[in-house]
Amino acid sequence: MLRFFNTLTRKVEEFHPLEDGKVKMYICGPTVWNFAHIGNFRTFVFGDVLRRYLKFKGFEVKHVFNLTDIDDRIIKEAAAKNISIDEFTAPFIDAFWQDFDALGMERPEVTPRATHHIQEMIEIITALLENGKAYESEGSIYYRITAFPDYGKLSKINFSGNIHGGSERIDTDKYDKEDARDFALWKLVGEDEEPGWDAPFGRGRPGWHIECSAMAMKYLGETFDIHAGGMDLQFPHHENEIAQSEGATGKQFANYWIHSEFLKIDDVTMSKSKGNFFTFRDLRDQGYSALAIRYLLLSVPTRKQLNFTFEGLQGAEATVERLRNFRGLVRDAKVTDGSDEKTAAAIARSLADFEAAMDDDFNTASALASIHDLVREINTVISTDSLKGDDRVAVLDAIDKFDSVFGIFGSEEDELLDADIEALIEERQCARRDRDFARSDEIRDQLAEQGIILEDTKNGVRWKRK
RNA sequence: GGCGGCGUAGCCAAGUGGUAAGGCAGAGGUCUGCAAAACCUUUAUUCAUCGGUUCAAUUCCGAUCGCCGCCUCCA
Repeated sequence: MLRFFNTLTRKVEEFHPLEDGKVKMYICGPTVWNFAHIGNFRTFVFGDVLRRYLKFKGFEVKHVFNLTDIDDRIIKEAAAKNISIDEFTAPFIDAFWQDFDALGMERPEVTPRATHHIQEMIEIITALLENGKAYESEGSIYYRITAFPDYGKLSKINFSGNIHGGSERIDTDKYDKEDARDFALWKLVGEDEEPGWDAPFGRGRPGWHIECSAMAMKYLGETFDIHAGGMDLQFPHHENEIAQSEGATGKQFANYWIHSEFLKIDDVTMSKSKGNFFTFRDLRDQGYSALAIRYLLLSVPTRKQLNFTFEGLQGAEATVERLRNFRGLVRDAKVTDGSDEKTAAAIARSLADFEAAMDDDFNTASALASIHDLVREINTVISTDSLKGDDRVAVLDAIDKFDSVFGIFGSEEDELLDADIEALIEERQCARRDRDFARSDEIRDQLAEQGIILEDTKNGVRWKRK
């Protein structure tokens, strides 16, 4: 069984998808120009792990991922360059998918653009105007929060307690809203202002929140299974999505909400002003591998803040290398026929522990521990040359299962070495046999320069690519 | 001021009313021509602090200290 927190209730629940075996999930991505923030990538890596794990459990997944392509900056900069929004956002989006792929994430089924779904947004706003949950003020359309008593149920915002801190600032709001909490669904723009879209209620631009309601419901239906995103989106964005969607349809919007906590850097907030703001590419430029970054980001359960340190990233680098070596050692191990009872039991236990940890609200830290347990136990068996053939098959199968969810073992390296390199390795073996260690080390260094690492074992020489 | 989260070894951290998973780093050892990889041993009498409840608390309750997020605009 799959259990996880439903943040609407704060209780552990048994997960059940809406339809048999089909899970519908929606993730809010960032604005296109802001994706690079490494904290955002944590949200997406977890989205990827969630999606892969649902598949692991035998569910079919439909995943909709939104990269927001309209905000003040995009509008301003596109206008300054006199190009369309699509033209302006294209390079950002291309770069995003490059990083997305580099991190080993599976592409979502649907990746809609807000600016291509204006009509769907207009339809929801129209419905809200018709049923009294929206109103016009100075040409713009606002959501009437007093008409939605459930407002605040997701984020547990208690507005009565915000009298001092919140409302002073809200009072200075220049807009003529009925209630300080009301938010814009549609913002009026002039006839000559670009971009702008015509709607029955006037030419304008959509408010921030409406795009996710429109696209989620278009592709997943009025009620769907999982809605995820960064913790910063819980309020007001997701709260407002609920108000808009449920206000329009009268049906529950998302059944489960998952919010990823952000990172801390050396125990303090990450920010540009503190000079500790990192993007994925910054880290890659410093020589860290995508695999290690992925490992680090998913090594702490998504509901907890992860304290990012470079010591931790270096540790992840070493860990990922150990996992990669492990797969190679298992594959190359000398085996005898049959299966060992103790080894088979260890493999079964590891798989069971892994699944139990993931079932329990996606406890990735605990799930990783079950993988490390297996690595250590099997390495011990291999170090005494006592691995059995059937167990080797079972271990490789277990690795594939783990990796179908986490994607941290690295790619398979079945490629052949070219003849020159094979000849050099052979020459080195001869040199070693003749105890010509100077020549032997020379060849090893030479291969290392070409990215080939050699390891001498009692069963012969192993190689791997750097 | 309001709401919420967190504080576990040098670092990253899981976890539970019954006495501390896992990874990295460190130390010693095995193996090796050397290296690498791997293995073995070792590293918290203790879970921010102080009280309380309990036969028993790191785990529950309260207080204190510290850190993080949201409560305003933009997305």
